[in-house]
Amino acid sequence: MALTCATMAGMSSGIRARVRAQMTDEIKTVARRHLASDGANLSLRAVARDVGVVSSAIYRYFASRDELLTALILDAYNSLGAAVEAADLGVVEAAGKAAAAGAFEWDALSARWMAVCHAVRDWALAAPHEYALIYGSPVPGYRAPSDTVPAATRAARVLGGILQDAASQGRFPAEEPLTGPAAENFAQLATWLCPDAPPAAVSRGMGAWVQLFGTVSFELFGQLENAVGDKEAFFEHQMRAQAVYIGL
Amino acid sequence: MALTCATMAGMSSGIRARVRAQMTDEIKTVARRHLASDGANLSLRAVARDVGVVSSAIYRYFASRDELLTALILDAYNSLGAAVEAADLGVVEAAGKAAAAGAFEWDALSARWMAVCHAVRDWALAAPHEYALIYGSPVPGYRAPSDTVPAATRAARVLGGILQDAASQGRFPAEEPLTGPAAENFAQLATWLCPDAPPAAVSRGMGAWVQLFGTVSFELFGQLENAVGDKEAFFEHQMRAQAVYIGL
DNA sequence: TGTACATCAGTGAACGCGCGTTCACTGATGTAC
DNA sequence: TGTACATCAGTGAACGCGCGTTCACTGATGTAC
Repeated sequence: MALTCATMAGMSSGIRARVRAQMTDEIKTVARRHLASDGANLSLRAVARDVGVVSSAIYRYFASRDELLTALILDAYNSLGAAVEAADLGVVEAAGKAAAAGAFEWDALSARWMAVCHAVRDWALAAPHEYALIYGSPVPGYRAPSDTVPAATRAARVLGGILQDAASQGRFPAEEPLTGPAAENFAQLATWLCPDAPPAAVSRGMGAWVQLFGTVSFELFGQLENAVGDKEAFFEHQMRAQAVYIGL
Repeated sequence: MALTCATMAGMSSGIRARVRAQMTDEIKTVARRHLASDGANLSLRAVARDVGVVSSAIYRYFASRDELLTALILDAYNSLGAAVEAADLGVVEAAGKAAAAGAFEWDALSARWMAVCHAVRDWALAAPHEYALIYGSPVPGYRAPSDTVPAATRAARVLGGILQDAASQGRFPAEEPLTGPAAENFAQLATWLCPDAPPAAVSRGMGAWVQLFGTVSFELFGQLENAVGDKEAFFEHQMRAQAVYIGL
């Protein structure tokens, strides 16, 4: 009986919760649209207006403007993370099928890297203002709560997986040991992301990672405007070079 | 007489102009301070308040908020450009003196690259909000006028100079020719920045350039927060690797 | 050198607007017996 | 199944604030004869 009650309560509050979740989603969708015009200092009132609701009604869903912003940031990180994971997994599965079908082996590792690169860029081009929200200048006066960290690292963990697989396939043989104050840091990162990869490979991986996001940021933020014509080709070329640099 | 008159007029309007320039500078200085708290949507009224002047007085010096912003952006590009040029020149001169004194030759090219890297990072750490203004997310609703282009490219032209000198010292012998749609772009850039460097070297130079600014942005915008402890050491290590990658 | 005049920096009030957040409220919808 | 009750989404007014820009003005400072 107690169980039934709980279940019933769960179900009915589930109905309410679904409506609530829909409204929450609509607010976030509209807010995302407003990122384009207002950047990170979007206006709650303008969002409410577009949702078709009085401004104070938003406070039923988000305790403050900052909380809405946090939700958008979390969503952005997760959306990018999911896109990157899917791209990587796609190549892994395709490679598996090809191998099962007896096709000659192809270089899945650098294909995975390239897929990740294009996933990041495609996502950023499709949602430039969300990209700016998470990889652009910090919002003045806003400090992201620490629970954004897992979402923020999703994409990077995919690169970790690629490096780990590369290591276990023997791609980094006899790597010269790193020296200097940064070495320990790379070793630490390796234990988190790719335990079998040598610190030197992690160092190169991070360099490539930085270059990936640097290239996307340069493109999106207008820094390539008078220097690069075909940005897609430029990106492709640079990321291919990074695959070689990493040693994939 | 006509000459004297013109000279006098020039001198007297020079006096007024100097006072005017001082006030213009003070407004910009205060506005730069406000970038820290308000980001790119700084408030004219707040700036006026801090300058100790009524808000409408600002319009004697800048026709609008956007014009003030443009001035800050121009100053930032020029300030960074000057810092980078000075750092490069410092190494060039030191190398010249060392050679004249009969000291054994050292690798001025990679020293110049490292000096440029550190100049960029030091400048950015000293003026993080100005860095964000020019390399962060674009200000919503603001479009930089085209006369910022020369200032914006000052720093990059220093790298061009290093690549050019490297080329003329024979650092890029028998470079394999580039293929693909991006190749022509690199050749074009070479004619502008370093006519004797092969496109492949320009490609690597741009990769390093992107990584330089990507690393600084990651550090300043908080992306390294949970991954890198000693950011100075990380930067140094990565930029050294880029020197090798470029072929300096 | 002295005087009439033009220049122009800075004032203060006003226009018309938008903002985040609070609060007491209404009324519909689900809940419990 | 029917009824009394609790929940809670959404309202509308208000608070206190800040903003960019305009305009007619005052008064000091340089200019020209």
